[in-house]
Amino acid sequence: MLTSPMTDLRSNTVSLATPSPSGTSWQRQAKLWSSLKEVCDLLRISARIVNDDFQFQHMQFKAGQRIHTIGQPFDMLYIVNSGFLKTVMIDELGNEQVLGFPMKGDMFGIDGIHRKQYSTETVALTNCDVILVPFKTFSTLGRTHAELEAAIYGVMSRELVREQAMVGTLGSLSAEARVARFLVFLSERFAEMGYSGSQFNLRMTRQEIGNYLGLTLETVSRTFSAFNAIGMISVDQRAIMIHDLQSLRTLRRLPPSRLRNKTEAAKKRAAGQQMAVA
Amino acid sequence: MLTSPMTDLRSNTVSLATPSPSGTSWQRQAKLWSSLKEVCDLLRISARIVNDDFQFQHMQFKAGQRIHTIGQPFDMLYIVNSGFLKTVMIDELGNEQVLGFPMKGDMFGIDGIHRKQYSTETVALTNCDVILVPFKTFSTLGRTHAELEAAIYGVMSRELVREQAMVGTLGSLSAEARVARFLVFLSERFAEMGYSGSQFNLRMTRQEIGNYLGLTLETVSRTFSAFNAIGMISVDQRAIMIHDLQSLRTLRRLPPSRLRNKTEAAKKRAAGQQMAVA
DNA sequence: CGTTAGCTTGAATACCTTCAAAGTAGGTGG
DNA sequence: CCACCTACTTTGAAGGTATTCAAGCTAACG
Repeated sequence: MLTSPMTDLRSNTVSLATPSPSGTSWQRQAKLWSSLKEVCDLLRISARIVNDDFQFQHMQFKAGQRIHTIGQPFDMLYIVNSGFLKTVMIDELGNEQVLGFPMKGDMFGIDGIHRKQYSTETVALTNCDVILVPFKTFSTLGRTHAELEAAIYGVMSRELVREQAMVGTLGSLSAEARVARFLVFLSERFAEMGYSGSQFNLRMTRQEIGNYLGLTLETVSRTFSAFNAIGMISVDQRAIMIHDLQSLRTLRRLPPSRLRNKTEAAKKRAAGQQMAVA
Repeated sequence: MLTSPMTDLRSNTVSLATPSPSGTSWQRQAKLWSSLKEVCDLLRISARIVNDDFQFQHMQFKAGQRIHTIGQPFDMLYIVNSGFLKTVMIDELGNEQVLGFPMKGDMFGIDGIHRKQYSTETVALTNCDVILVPFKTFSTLGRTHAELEAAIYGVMSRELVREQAMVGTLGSLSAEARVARFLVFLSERFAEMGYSGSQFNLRMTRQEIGNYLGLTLETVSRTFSAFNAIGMISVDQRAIMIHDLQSLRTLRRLPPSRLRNKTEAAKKRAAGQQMAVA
C-alpha cells in the first residue's frame, strides 16, 4: 500500500536525474523562448500585455550546475519554469547558508540588484528549465507597461515578505514546528504546481533542509521519524506521504516521547488518519 | 496647514495634532517638507535629479506611536529622517516577532506592496521624524528619472539582502555571536549617522533585542554581562561602550565561563578530570 | 560488486531557556 | 520632595531541547 505510489514518485525523479549521454531528449524538446505574457502567467501576475512581442530566452541546467555565483556581475533575473534549485549564501568562514528552494514560478537573483553583483548563488538540485530576464530589459518594459512595473515591485516585495516570515520561523519555533512548516510549505507548492500535495519526493538532502531551517541534519531526520511514528506522515528516504496536513500546520511542539510511544490515544489517532487517507 | 494633510492620511495620526503642552519644541522646529534630492541623499542614492521640484511631507511621531499597522491598506513608503523604530510581525498566536530597527536613512513599509496591505507594523521607539513617500508618486517619478528608478529597485534589493543576512545569522550563529554582531551593527550605524560608534545608548529593551535575535531577554542580558566581564564592552543598563570592536566582529563563541573566571581552579579541575579519566 | 553519499539512530553533553527573585530607573501622585 | 508603582534589568538554579560524535544502514552509480 505504501510502496507503489512512492516508487511511482521516485521513478519520476530518476528519469529526471539521469539523462544518459544519448538521452538528451529533455533538452532538445525544451522550449527556448517565452513571450512576456507567458512570463507574467508563470509569475502569477495579472498584467494585460498589449505589445506581446518581446521574447525571453530559456536555458537548461543539469542537476548540480550553478545558475549564478556569488560576486558575479548582476545583469539577469531568473524565473524557474521547471525543476528545483537551492539558493545559498556563503559566510566569511566558507559556511553555506541555504536561503531558499526556488521552484516553478519563483524569481531569483533579485539580491544582485543592490550591489550590482549577486550576493548569493543558485544551484540546480534537479535538471531545470530557467527563463532568463535581462534586468535592464525588464525595467524598461515596466516603464511602458504600468501593470508589469507594479508586478515587478510586487514580486520583490513578496520575496521580502517571504524572507521575513523565515526570520519569524527561525526566531521563534521549535525544531518540530520548523520541520512541520517546511512540509506544509512543500505540500502547498506541489499542489499549486498541479502535483499531489500529499505525496511527493524531496529534492534536497537532510543537510540542506537542516541548514535552511537552522537545524542539524540529524535533528531533521529524527523529526521526520517522530512524525512518522505518530502517523502524521510516512517517510522513506526522500519519499514523503502526508497524512495529517492540518496537524502539521498547527503543530507547535510534540508531546515528550515517553508519552508518545505507548498511549492508546496516539495509536487510535494514527489508525484513524490512515483510514481517512485510504 | 499641518492638520489637514495628516488627518487625511491616517486616523491614528490625529493625536499628533494635539501634542502635549510641555514637550512641543521638537515638533515646532521640525522640518515639514523635503525635496526629492534630499530624500535621495538620505537614502544614500546618487541620483542626479534635474527637476527637483517635488516635495515630500514629513510627519512626527512620539515614542510608542504606530506609523502603520498590520492589515492597513498600503499606499505609503516611509523613510526615517531621525529617531528609532521597530518593525514587527505578529504570528497567528499573537506573538510578536521583531524584524528590524529602522533608523536614519532606512526605508520601511516595503512589505506592503505585495498584498496591497502592510504585513508588518512599525512603532516609534523614540520620538521620530519620518518622511512620507506615496508609493504611486514614487514609482511615477521613477519612470521619468531612470536613476531614481534604479535606486528604488536598489533599496528594495538591499532590504532583501539584509533580511537574508539575518536568516543566516539566526540559522547558524551562537547566542554570543548574535549579540556581538548586533552590537557591531549598531556601532556602524551610529558611526554612519555621525554619532560615536564606540559609545551609545540602546533604544530598545533586552526583550526586543532578544526577540530580534531569536533569544530570550535573559540570554541577551547574560551575554552583555559576559562581554562586560572580559572587557570587550562596558554595559550599564542602556548605556554601551565598545572597547574591542574587532573581537566583537570575529567572535564565534566565548570560552566556557569556568575557564574564564578562575584560571588556577580551572587548571586544577581539568587536571583532576584527566586523572579521573586516566 | 565495491564505493560513496546520504540517511537513521543512540548516547552524552552543551547551550539556551524557563522559572524565580532581587535590584534599578523613571514617572506619577500624594 | 519622597514614596510608590511599573517596566526593565540582572543573576542564579534547574531543566529541556538540539547538537555533537559515533556507528551502522540504504540506495545509487560506476
